[in-house]
Order: sequence, then structure tokens, then C-alpha cells
Amino acid sequence: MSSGQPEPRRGRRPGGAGSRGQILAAARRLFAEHGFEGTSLRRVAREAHVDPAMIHHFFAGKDELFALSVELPADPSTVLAGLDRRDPSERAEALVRAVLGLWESPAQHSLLAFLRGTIGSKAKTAILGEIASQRILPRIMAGVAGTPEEVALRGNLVAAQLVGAVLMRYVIRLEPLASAGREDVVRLIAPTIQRYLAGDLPEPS
Amino acid sequence: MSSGQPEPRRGRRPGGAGSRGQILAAARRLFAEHGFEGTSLRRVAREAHVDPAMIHHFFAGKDELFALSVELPADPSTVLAGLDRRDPSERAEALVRAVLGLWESPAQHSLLAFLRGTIGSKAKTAILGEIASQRILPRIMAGVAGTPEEVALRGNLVAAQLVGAVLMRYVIRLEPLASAGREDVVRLIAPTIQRYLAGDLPEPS
DNA sequence: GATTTAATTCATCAGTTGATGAATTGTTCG
DNA sequence: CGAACAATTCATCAACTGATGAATTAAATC
Repeated sequence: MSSGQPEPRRGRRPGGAGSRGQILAAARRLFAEHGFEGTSLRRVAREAHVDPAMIHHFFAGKDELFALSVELPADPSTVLAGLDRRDPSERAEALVRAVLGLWESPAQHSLLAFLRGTIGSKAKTAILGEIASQRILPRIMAGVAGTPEEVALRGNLVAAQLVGAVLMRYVIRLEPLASAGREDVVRLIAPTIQRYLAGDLPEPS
Repeated sequence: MSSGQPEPRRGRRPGGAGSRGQILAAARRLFAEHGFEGTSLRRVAREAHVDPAMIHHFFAGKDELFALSVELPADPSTVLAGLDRRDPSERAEALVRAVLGLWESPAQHSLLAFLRGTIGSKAKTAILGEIASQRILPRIMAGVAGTPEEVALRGNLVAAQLVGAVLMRYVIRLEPLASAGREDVVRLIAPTIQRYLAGDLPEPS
């Protein structure tokens, strides 16, 4: 019995070892559960089975780790690809289906982390607003008729319904909505989105 | 020049002084801006012009302070009073108006703190779900026809649209929705809520 | 096989966190 | 007045935070 515990040897690990990936994965999971401030680098390191200093070896700091944990998931141009080629009058179903699909993909952890992290503080909420109105909504609203002001308002309403549904189904997990079939949800909320997108709206006073 | 700075004297302050109230007010504001973990007791104390130890004198700890900062705002029975006496077929407008009114009242800070604090972590999100499905939704859905399962689903959809709109208008502050008149917003989303509340929904597959 | 490069561990820093206990002083009540 | 009580301040704790620099070791390159 020379050594009960296989004490960790120093130096470079054999093989690729992928510590960087493990760190990112653990960071995504923890940021998703506890938000930005609620997640410590030491805990990320522990769950990634890695020395805390490795995080600073691969990433500049907590901010960069958060940014990179959260960056990949939502490439709007991929998720919403082809949407602008559909006529606005029948775009809602495809849109809802794409968003639900994304939230049921492996990207879910990252998306949750992003939502938790950004809604959690005022400064970060502003970032979310920028992303929504500059990178996501223009793609969704491409080709919709009306004055820019009106189209922007329609976009806000679409976002409200979409985000609200995602929040209830995937974040708060209200039943029975959380367990309903994806296509059922599409049928339930797509008509609303279709109306906001291109239907009749009351005139402002 | 015996004393340039009026150094704080010890002991009990003259008058009521209301330190407890100042602490609560500062806590509400800070929790609303930076969430639970992002807010330190020391900063609360500083902004309340109070010694950090006072917080522990009045409150058991950070958790209790958070709970009390956030408890008062939303007494569902007051906000939704009288709603269940309206027929479900014309309940939506009053509901939307009540919710928007609440979010434009002084309670806004507390509500923001509550949202930020609860969405920020998984454990606290569960609390939000409990409150929604046990204390708020039953009041909104009282007297709606249908099987319990169906009514619950309708409630989820109402909540989704309502929370989504609140998030866009008051938290993320998307324009032009954030600056639109309250009654305009009522007219825009009440029809959707009315449909979820008591309108035709597609059958589940 | 020698040199370079990258991955890993360790020890440690200064700052902050939530929390506690004692000391001090003003108010209130008998 | 004197005793009880509550508000306030101070000093301090152990734990944790993000971060840094140096030492060690394996792999990659030549």
C-alpha cells in the first residue's frame, strides 16, 4: 500500500484531455443554474475536475468565461435561416417551431445561462435589449409591411409572446405547458404571433 | 477648528429615524438593479446611510431582508380584486389594466427585484412557479369553463402573454412598446389574453 | 535527443462577503 | 430620578472571492 489516493501528478496531462471544453461545459451548467454572480470560478473548476488556475490559463477572467459560455448557442442567422423567404402571412408557425426547437436542443443550458445572467442585472439587461432589437427582430420582421414605427411595435409584441412562452415552458416550467407536445404549443401560440406579425391591430389613440 | 467632519456619534438616534425603512427601501432598489447575489449588505447599508450591523439588528440575515423587501408588493387579492366577479368573456381587459397599473405604481421596484432575484437562480425560480400557479392564476382563472387540465393550460398561456409583455415593457424596455400609452397596450394584448382565457383553442393531438 | 511550447499544480495575495459580540448612548417607563 | 430597553457604532471573524506568478511536467517540434 504505497499510495491509497492516486495523488494528482503535476505537469501536462496525457492526451488532449480537453480541460478547456470541460470548463466551458461546467460553466454553462452553473451559470444556467445560479446566474452570473451566483457562480464562483472555484466551483466551476471543481465541477470540471480542474485546478482553479486553469480557468485563468484558458480565459482572461470570469467575464470572458461567461461570454464564451454563452456565445455560441444563439446564432440567429442559423436558427432563423430561411424565415425571411416565407411570406409574412404564414411565417408564424415556422418561427415558433424554430424557437421551440432551439430550446429543446443541447443549446438549452447556454440559453438558460444567458437569460439568467442577463435578466439578473440592470446593466446586462441592456445587452439583451440590444441583441433582440438589432440582431434577432430584424430577421423576424423582414419584409413586413407598415411604417418602421409600426413594424417595430409588431416586433416587440412578437418578442413578448415568444419570450413569455419560453419563460413559462422552459424556465419556470409551469404545468401543463411544460409537458405539452411541441406541435401542440405551436398550434396554441402561432395564431397570436401571426396576428402580431401581420394581422389587424387597433390604431393607437 | 475643533472638528471639520461631524463624526457620527454613537448610541440611539434622536427621533424615530426610521432606519429600518431606509434599509428596506435601499434593499428594494438594489435587489431590483443587481439581483440577489449581486447585492451586498454593505452596499445596502451604505445607500441607506446606516451601519452594516444595523441590517443584522433588524433582520435575521440577507435572506430575510430579501424576503421582506419583496413581500409586500404583490398581494394578489388586492390587485386582482373584483376580477372574479366579471364574466370570463370580458375579463381580459380588466386583467391587463390591473397588471400594467401595478407595474406603473411605486411597487415597480419591488416587482423588479422579485423578478430579477427569482429568475436569477434555479432554486428561486421554483418559488416563482409556486406563487404563480397557487396564488395568482387561480384568481385569474376562477369560473372559467373546462376540465381542470384545460383550465390550467389556459392559465399558463395567459401567464405567458402577460409576463412576456411585462418583461418587454418594464424590464428590457423595448421601444416603442415601453413608451406606448397604457391603454394602447391594453388594446393590443387584451384580445390575445381573452382568447387564451375563454376563446377557441385547437385540440391537443 | 535537445528545445520549445503548452498544460497543470501550488502557494499566495488583497479584497469582499455575511455575520457576531460587545460597547455606547439615547429614549421610555415606572 | 433610576431602570429597562432599543438604536447605533466599532472591531473583528472565518470564509470565500477573483486573480497572479512561479514551479513542474508532458507533448510537440526540429
